[in-house]
Amino acid sequence: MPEHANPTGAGYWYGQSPETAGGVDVLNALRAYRAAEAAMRRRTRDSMRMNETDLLAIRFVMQARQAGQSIGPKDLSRVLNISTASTTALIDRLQKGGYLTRRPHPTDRRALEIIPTDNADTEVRETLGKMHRRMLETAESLTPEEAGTITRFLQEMTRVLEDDR
Amino acid sequence: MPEHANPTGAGYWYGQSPETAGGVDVLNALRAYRAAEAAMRRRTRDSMRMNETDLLAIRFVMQARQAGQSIGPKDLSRVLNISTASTTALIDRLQKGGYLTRRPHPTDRRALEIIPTDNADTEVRETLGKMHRRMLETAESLTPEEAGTITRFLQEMTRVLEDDR
DNA sequence: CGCGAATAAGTAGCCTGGCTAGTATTCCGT
DNA sequence: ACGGAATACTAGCCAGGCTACTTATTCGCG
Repeated sequence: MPEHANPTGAGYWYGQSPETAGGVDVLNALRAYRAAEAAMRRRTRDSMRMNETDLLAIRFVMQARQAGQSIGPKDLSRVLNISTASTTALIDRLQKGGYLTRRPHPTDRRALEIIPTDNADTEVRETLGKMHRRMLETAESLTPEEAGTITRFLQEMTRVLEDDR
Repeated sequence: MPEHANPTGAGYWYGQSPETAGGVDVLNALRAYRAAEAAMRRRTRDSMRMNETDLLAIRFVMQARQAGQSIGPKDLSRVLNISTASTTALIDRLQKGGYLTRRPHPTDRRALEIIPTDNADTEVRETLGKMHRRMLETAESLTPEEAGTITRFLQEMTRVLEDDR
């Protein structure tokens, strides 16, 4: 989402990568990152013809699969925080779209296993793989001190966000 | 959204605020921040009985107001990237909720001005004010070098996200 | 054991917040 | 001064949530 209208007017009179910066610059950068991420998610959604929940779902299923865990609708329901009814509909959509298949749970005959198709795997990999790789490269290229600074800052911001619950 | 299932298994065997860290830690921190922010937005939405778009809208209107700009439905439509029809409905909701009022545009008789109510102002201020203040304090407490490091990192991540459009 | 409560998935029908198409009014450039 | 563009709105559609309920199966305990 846009989020223009620079609130303070404390603009960038320097180049792209200042050696030093103020608090306002940090918050601006954080906001820009947030906006870019939201936009990226939207593009991914659009390119895969999916909504946000579906995308989260397929990613979760794939991650679990890769970790050797088998999951079912109830897990999706819990993780995505949607009702079991909505989960049924979600799985219908993803199945119709060819992203995953239902199969009976091996021991519990009430339950299902949800498994991603190869198609889903390659599609997600193509869409997100390069970007993830580049993000990891960027993060790995930091010195340990820089990584520590950034990690601590983000943890502190997270704490602030979680604090006034 | 959750986003558990630690993908790499590269866990935190150290404390809350490591002096140094690796790239994976940075990405984990970034993801945690993202999740915390999403949760915060949801709480705000819930407490104000609003959906995401409505919240973005009221914030935009208030910011514009504070910057001395008058805005109308078409501006909201453009900024929020929704149709003018949806914008009409959105304004109806916000007006009914007592967050803003319509008034005729002073010169263009086709147009409206959207102005936030005092109520909206105080409510948003109460809900977000303290948190914003603490985020700014956190950011301001960084040394210029630290701020530079973080800003550059976030800019680089933003560039990566925007790059494969 | 054996039966009642709990759990998994699904169905039916509702509500919210988007959308497109079309309308009335007003503005503005030629 | 008039025809096309712009602004707000109405009407009606659709997607993706929800609750309430149903069916099948499993679990737990007396």
